[in-house]
Amino acid sequence: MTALSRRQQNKIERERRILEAALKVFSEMGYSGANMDAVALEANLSKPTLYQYFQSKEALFSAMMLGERDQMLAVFEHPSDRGMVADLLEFSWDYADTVLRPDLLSLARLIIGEVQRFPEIGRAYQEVGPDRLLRGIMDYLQGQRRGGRLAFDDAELAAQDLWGLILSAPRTQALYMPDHSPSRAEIARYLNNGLKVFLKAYSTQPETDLAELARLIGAHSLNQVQHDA
Amino acid sequence: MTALSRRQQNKIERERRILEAALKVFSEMGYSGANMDAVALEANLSKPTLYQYFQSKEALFSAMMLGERDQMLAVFEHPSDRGMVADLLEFSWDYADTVLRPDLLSLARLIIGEVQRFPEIGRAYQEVGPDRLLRGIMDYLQGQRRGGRLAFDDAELAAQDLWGLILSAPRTQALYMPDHSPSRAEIARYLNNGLKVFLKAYSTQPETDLAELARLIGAHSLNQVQHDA
DNA sequence: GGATTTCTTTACTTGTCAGTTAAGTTTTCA
DNA sequence: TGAAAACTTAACTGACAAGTAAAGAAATCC
Repeated sequence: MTALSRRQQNKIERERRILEAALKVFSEMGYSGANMDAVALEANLSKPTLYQYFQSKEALFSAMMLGERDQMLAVFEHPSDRGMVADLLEFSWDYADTVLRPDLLSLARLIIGEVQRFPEIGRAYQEVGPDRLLRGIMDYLQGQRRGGRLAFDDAELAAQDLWGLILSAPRTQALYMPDHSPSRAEIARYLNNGLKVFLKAYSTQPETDLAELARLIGAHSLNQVQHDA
Repeated sequence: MTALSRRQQNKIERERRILEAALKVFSEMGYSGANMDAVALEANLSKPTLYQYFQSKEALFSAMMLGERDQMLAVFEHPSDRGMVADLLEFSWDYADTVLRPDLLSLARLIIGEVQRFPEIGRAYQEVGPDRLLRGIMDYLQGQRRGGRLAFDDAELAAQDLWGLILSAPRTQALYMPDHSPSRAEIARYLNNGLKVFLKAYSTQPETDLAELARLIGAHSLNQVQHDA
């Protein structure tokens, strides 16, 4: 079963640990603020060993960033078919839970802060982060349009509207205030309101869908209370 | 008239130049990446002189950031009364032109990138940037609600929706991709669509207002063509 | 115009950090 | 078990950057 020798396994495991450490250190300190000793310490190995795995600070940074990017590709397989409103509510929460995760927020801050010195990285993340996410939303919305439940001309704009309505506010706030991340209740407030506005503007049966949304929100918050109790 | 001596004038002028230089250098390089020699060079003075004005790199950074923040307080006195739709369109463009200005985007990137090491600054900007902007929008929207032209329960959410609809997409993109800033046409696409959705969801006379919006957009784009020609 | 303040130049100290070297220790594999 | 590979320790180099010191040059004020 183990096609890999112990040595190769160690190598892989060490590289993983280095990249993990690099993410942590770079996220906290920024590229210039971070130092390789801190990365080595965090990864529990010595600096010379670190340099056997990556030839330079910049190489480590790039490898780490591209690795993280590739991990993002895996996220967001879309569920569906419990009805449009339920679907929208469900993946609104999925998006919120991902996009507001502290580690991903740190990474986003790092990218934004370094993008002027590493423009490729900005582009790379635009592609797999926002663009990919948008593509997913678009696909879903277009499906609903074909089914006659939504009406719009431009799917890209509709998807961006949905995103902007549900997550722009809490995410912007979270980016600027790392210590004060929004509570579940605050997120719920944004999501519920955002979906309401979206359905009002885009649904072919706004009344029905808004009622359904209200019902689901009620159920969900009951759920929450039960959970919390 | 000159209550200030030449010396005092020079001092003030120099300080202004230092802060300006600091903004440029820190924006481009980040806090850790920037160095004081570069600031001195950019401000056309020597490093010892620089240190007579600010005791340390960190002091300079803070002073610069807080100074920039105070300048933002001046922006955004709200015009109005050419009709709600015209008003909304006008200050959408005002917001866009401000928020997408390259220097302010650089500053935003700097804040976001350094917020984990300077949390006070994140909070300070949240207050005068997003929060103040939001307050302005809220005031306007509440006025229109009193006048019976808009309907909503929560003014804060309504204001955030407007913001999210018109500017979240181009701004996020601009943050991630400094070299590829959106064209006027792209901005127009976001603004026009965003306002359309906003009016659909919040106007008490959606049809009338949407027609008015369409009319204004047509007029505006004609204007643009004339301007460009 | 001469004294005073302020700025400049140049050079320095001190600390930090990327990246390296060399000698010794541990792990792995055969 | 013994040789080879990989890792560790510890010290080092070279560069760069924060901050300072001292002596001279220039602007400013009276």
